Amino acid sequence: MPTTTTESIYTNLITALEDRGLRKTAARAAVTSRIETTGKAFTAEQLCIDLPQVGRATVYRTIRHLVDAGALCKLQILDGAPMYSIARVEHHHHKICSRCGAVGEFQHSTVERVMRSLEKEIDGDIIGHRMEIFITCSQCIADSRTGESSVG
Amino acid sequence: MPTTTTESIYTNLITALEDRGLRKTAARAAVTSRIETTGKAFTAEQLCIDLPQVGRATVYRTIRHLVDAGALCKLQILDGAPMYSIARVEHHHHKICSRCGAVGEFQHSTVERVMRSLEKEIDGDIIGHRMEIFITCSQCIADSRTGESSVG
DNA sequence: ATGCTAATTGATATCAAGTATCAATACTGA
DNA sequence: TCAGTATTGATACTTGATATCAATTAGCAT
Repeated sequence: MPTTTTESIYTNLITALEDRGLRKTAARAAVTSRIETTGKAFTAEQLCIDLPQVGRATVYRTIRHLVDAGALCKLQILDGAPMYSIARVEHHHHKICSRCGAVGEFQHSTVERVMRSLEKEIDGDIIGHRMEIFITCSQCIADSRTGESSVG
Repeated sequence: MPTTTTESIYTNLITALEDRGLRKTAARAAVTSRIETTGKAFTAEQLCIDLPQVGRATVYRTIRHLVDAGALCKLQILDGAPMYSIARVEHHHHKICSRCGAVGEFQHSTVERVMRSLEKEIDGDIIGHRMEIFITCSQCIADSRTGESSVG
């Protein structure tokens, strides 16, 4: 489960796995460590490339465990493979730079309030919601002014 | 482009294609007609099965044209193939029954207002957003009470 | 109506993402 | 140590979707 602690991302991810009764192994350590050092959102395929010493199946399995544990968010950014970002806080939404792909989190109480008011209008029971905002991040705005690119 | 007219869905879809300079062909008529009669959200694969006389490539291509034209919405409902729903109004969000998969649209002015207020907090320029709410629709609630299922 | 030409089609091959299989290996607890 | 279970990873497979390209067709000009 996502927590906001002073622990390292690595420790949180490993703990998330152990809490599910999974062993701490070299492969899982490599995957979680890489997720920490990458820092930003990533695709499963990217992790496989970054960790040639870990089998594809294991990379995918570990990601799945982490998503199931709530330690990673799976993000479908239309077209292409889903991206995964570290879940830092319990409930949040994502802001995605459509230029460089950077993914950030945000929380906004009004969104939650909107959900409650929608409850009256919607025909059925609301069981969850998801929201993404697409942005051009300040870095990309700056880069476009100087003609650079920081994608990657 | 999505419009709220008294025209049939079929006519709107065909018009959307023609507006892009695409020809009206038997294959495209079959695809759009099927989308109309299906009525609800569908997957590309489902359309292929429903229309064995139309080639897979053509089904996928026609869907892509319709999405590009804004006549269909592509919905990533985590895991599995994307679903497509008919875009009836300009800007809207989706409500998805996680029991039966029915997809509906809704508009809510507060969501748009939230976006404007977020604009100040977010580091960068907001260029769009997406919101989905997951529900159990009233039909499924009713069915679960009588032990039935209306999936399909 | 006829023919021209570019758009379209669809069988097929291919690609890409992800999962299933399963023998080999690594832990863990007694 | 040993038995038993969890884990790994090479490989094959599945699924969703796109690329190729020869054959066909729509729409236009005449």
